[in-house]
Amino acid sequence: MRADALKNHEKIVEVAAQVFSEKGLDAPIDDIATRAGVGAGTLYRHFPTRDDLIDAVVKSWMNQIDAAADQVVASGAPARVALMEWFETYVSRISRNKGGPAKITSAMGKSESPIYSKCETLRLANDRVLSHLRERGELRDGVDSLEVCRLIGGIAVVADQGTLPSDSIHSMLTVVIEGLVSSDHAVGDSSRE
Amino acid sequence: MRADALKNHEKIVEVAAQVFSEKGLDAPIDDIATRAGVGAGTLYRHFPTRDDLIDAVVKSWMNQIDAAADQVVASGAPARVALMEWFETYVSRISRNKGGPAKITSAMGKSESPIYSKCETLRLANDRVLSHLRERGELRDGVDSLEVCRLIGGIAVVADQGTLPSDSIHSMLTVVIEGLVSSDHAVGDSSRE
DNA sequence: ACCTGAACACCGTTCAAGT
DNA sequence: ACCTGAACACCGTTCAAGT
Repeated sequence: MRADALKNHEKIVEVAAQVFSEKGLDAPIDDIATRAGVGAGTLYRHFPTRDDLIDAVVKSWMNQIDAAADQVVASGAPARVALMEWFETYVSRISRNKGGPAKITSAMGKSESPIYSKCETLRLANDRVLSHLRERGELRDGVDSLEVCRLIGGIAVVADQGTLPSDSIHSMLTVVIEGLVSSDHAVGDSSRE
Repeated sequence: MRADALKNHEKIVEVAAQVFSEKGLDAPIDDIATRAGVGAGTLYRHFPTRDDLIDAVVKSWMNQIDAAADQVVASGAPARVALMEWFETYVSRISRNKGGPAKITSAMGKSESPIYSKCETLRLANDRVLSHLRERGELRDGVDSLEVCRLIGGIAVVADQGTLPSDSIHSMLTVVIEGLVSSDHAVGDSSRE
């Protein structure tokens, strides 16, 4: 790749990250091209579809996701606490840009999507958390990791369109978590309070 | 209202229902105008925003929603069965047109939306089902009707974008339902099998 | 080999001119 | 009073012409 092409490529990704965070993932492509100082054709050469560009921008978040999942597993926290922490991280990461939850969740499990590998990273991180809890017998049987991603993604999508009361996400996550933990642990141990 | 205006109004709604079901709620407005045999300006006069048009089209579904909720309540079925039946109806109704789940769920609780009254109908129907189960002590405390609508709406949104395996919705609903039923009833009564 | 930007297409929305 | 449809705006995408 020629030096100017490489420079353009990097500049476009840098500017796209900025524009996406200001205007959301549906921001006009031309805004990005203009602010990156390149012609529209150049942007399309480097990133034929919007998803290719999103894929490049999203790349840097994924280490954080992995770290968060591993940390939750390492903490050894009980299922409810661990899941709430993990799911809140999950929601906040994919909601970093407006339109993110819808984009990411709709690409989940679609191997032909340009952002598929990022979705896989998410799904695998989620799988690690769930598997860990399942081994300890804290999870209901028949819980599928991909479905949990979609469920949490659905909550993030709803939260992303319009402003919800801030504790609303927490309440919805609570319902899902109660639905995930195994019934042996579900009955409130009143020794808590 | 003049006779020709009334006729146009009705024709537009009729054609819109057809076009929406073919191409989804994001179908080009002009397709509707053309097929209704009116100019674009006429359509905008009758329905200043897309949501006004959607509101008119959606109107006829709502009796079905009410009927379904009442029937579930009247059946006296146990919580899991009642909720699954109700939620499946809920999802299928709002998913009747592509883009429906997102439109409806994002308008939920926003009183300034042109389709607000339809969302209220949905929420109130949901509330009737939940209240009935709560009275019988089958529901966990602190469950808010609006949040449940958003949760189920989130599932419908995810299902609406891209084709999921057909039993995937059912699995996700199961998780939510397990999270909603009160723990007194949550422990598997093994007398079942 | 890569870049530019004018050109085209598509669609939402308005408004002057008609009846 | 209501309708028409040309006109404008906006944005995605392509491609002939440049370097």
